[in-house]
Amino acid sequence: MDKNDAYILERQVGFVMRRAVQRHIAIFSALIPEMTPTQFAALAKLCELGQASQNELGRLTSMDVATIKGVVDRLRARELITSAPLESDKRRLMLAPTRKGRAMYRKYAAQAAEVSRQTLAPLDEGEQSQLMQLLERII
Amino acid sequence: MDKNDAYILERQVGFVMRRAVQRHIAIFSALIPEMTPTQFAALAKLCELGQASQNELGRLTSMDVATIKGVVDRLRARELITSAPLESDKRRLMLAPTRKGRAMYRKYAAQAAEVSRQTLAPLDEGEQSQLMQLLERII
DNA sequence: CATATTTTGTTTGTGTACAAATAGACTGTG
DNA sequence: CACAGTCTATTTGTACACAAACAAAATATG
Repeated sequence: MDKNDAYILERQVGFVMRRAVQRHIAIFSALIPEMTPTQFAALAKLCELGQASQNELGRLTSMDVATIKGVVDRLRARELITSAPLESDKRRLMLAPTRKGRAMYRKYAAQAAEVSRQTLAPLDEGEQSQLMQLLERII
Repeated sequence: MDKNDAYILERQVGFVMRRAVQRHIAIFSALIPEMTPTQFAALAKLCELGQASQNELGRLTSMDVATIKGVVDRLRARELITSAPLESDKRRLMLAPTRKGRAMYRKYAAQAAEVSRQTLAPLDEGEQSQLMQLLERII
């Protein structure tokens, strides 16, 4: 095997992305200790939509059914969202943010944007949008 | 709040990186169903080093102490690595790959490189190294 | 209308990931 | 030597993340 073909862990995308995500999560929990990035994502999307079924919210936040269930359970336990079966389709569990949930979202929306800024801070503006565009293309 | 200042989940680095990692993991488990990216990372690094303490391996693979313990436990349960307390420093747990572990690493090293290729496939070569460099700078 | 398929949600099991508390072993300094 | 501080590892608790199996409700198709 040629040297250039050697498997070097540190040069694999997966490894580098895992580390970048770790740093991002550390920044997030420093700025927003009250909830996790995942919980904030679900709450933010639900506030944006006004309401959504659990399944729908999962799809829109890229969480699978088991994951979104856990996240919703925790948000509901903290009274940030409510859930109720839909009359017209009894399979569906309609979710909506509570007043407290909306307040929480408003309280941290600016902080959440700041998390993104700090995560990207080592790059200049052009590099930042370059990175975002490249990442979006490998999704 | 101005429209341009609105918090748009889909445009946050954290969200985009989470999705990119999801896709990467899906590719990995399609090409290497026998183990997880994390397990492979630990095994690969241990094969590269020949031996290492559990703590050391954790640092080099960016896993915290609790995480590396779990990964090591599972690799050992599958007889891919061995562990033994070090004589000269009884706190340390020295790890080494087994013959089976080395064979597993050799078997999948090329596939693991292929995982990276497929993950980056939507980008041309220049874009690929650009992305890698940008990611490395936000670690 | 009846049945097949799809959609939505739950449950269980496995595997990261991190924080915090605990404990044992080593090192350095007084 | 003693003791403080550091290093290594374990344990516990919480939280994502996905696969697979299950159940119930809705929809499509013959």
